[in-house]
Order: sequence, then structure tokens, then C-alpha cells
Amino acid sequence: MSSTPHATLSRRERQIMDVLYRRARATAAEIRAELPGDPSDSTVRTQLRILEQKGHVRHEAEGLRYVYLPALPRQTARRAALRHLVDTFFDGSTEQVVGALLGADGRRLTEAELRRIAALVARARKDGAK
Amino acid sequence: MSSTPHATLSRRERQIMDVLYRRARATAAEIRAELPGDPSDSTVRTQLRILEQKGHVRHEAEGLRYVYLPALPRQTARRAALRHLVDTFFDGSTEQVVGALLGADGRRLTEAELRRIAALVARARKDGAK
DNA sequence: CCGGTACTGTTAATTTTTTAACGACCCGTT
DNA sequence: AACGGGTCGTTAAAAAATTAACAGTACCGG
Repeated sequence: MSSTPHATLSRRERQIMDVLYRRARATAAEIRAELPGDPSDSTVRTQLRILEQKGHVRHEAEGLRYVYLPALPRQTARRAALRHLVDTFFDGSTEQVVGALLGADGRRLTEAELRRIAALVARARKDGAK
Repeated sequence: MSSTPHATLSRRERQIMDVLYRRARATAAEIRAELPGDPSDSTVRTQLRILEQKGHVRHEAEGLRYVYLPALPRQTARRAALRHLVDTFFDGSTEQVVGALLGADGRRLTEAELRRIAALVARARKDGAK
């Protein structure tokens, strides 16, 4: 159950992976700019190399420098992260998560967004009934 | 932005906090049973003491032994975690999260649960329009 | 062409985390 | 009352993570 890659990452590694998932792709300098405690440039690149060696990250040469990307597709990582969150904080209940997203825990949503969300739910019900 | 407590925890500390948030309260032995790589009993208790010292955890004496609890209410921690997840993996979009919860990324939901979710959304729309 | 800038990889030291050994205490049982 | 099982705190060693110094290379502007 704990084979989730995220659970096995060290603190810095996690911070870096979070930046990468947020930005999809980033250079060492860009990542560094978003890390707390501003570590040295050299530090960040060492970490990236370690992450790459462990298979969590890959890079592409872009012109002269490297651009780093998560090795796992965002979709995959996201699913695992969502699952983990739901199990840890919401008793595995999707309903509770939606409640939090819409309720006091969530940000304010526009009517348009709520409408689209309602449509998603309606769609899921229809599909399920099939 | 990085003042989230979760982001500052070490790996083991995070694992332990996750167990605590999942179970609400647990003894050292119970926590130990859920940690990967089964660390020694002594190890887990040391970590708990550190976490307590840092203010992430507190304990109550229950009969002879201690029962540990998260220092922050689940509600609070949950909100921060959800926010972080949404920002990291879903571009800050609530709609996308709901999509993932209902769609291929999610577990199968019963019709009853979908109905309740639909009700939540309807309620949010009404409240918003107020 | 030369110096400055912006990268890279290697390497090693420092700091933090993680681990568990040990001794003490309490309790129920023999 | 002695024993075993379970729990606690203290402490220090071992392992891992984190940091950054340094040297090498490519490009760019003067």
C-alpha cells in the first residue's frame, strides 16, 4: 500500500517534485526560485540528478541547458495523490471531498463553475445508470 | 506560502502524521503497525516525542499508556492538504478535481452517493445565488 | 580573442533524520 | 515476591539527506 512513490521521497525531493508537477517542466533555476530556504543553485541541481537517478525525473536538453520533467505522467501521479488524500483525510469518502471543495473549506466558486460541476455529476450518474 | 506544516516534515514524520490523521488517535504500537519497513518500537516513540516537541502532535495518557493525536484539528490540516493538492496537480481548479473524482481517476461510486453529491452541488449553487 | 556569465558534473563535508540499545517503571500472574 | 510483557524516557550511533565548493565547458558581448 505504501508503494506510492510520493511517500518514499525525502522532504526536499518532495518539494521539488511538487514544483515540477505544478509547472509541468522547469529548469533548475526556476525550481530553485520556488523552493523555501533558498538553497544554492548547485544544491538544487544535485538533487535533480539524484531524483533522475532514482527515476522520478527526467530531463531534456533545451538549447544549452536542461529542462526537467516528472518521469511519471501527471495524470498518474495525480491519481495516486488524490487517492492518498481521500484515504488520509476524508475516510475514503468522495462525497466528503466534494463537500470540502464546495463548502467552507473550499475557495469561492463562480456560478459558471458550479454549473459545469453539476454537469459533471449529472454525466457520471447517466454513465453509471447505463 | 510554504508555511504549511506538512511541507516541513521529514519523511517518517509525514508517514506518522498520515497515520494519525487517518485514525484520529493511536498508540505508538498501533502507529508502528502501519509504518513501512517496520521500525522498532523504540524508534517510533522517539519520533513521536520529536513530533510532540515540534508541536505537531500531542498525547493523552490513557490508563497506563499514551494515545497520540494530531495537534491540529483534522479539519484544518485537511483544508491545507486539499488546497495543496489542488494547486499542485489540478491547476487550482476545483472542477478538475471533481472530474478526477468522478471520472476514470476515481473509484466507482454508487448511484446513492452520486445523488448525494449532486445535492451538495445544488445546495452550493443555491447558497451562491443568495 | 578574452573575460564574464550561465550552465554542467563530481565530490565531499555538514546537518538532519532515523534508528535502536538500555535502564526504569508499572502491572498482572504464577 | 519474583517473572514476563508492555510502555516510558534518555542517549548515542548509524544512515540518509542536504548542502555547497570546485573545476570544466559553451556561449556572448566587447
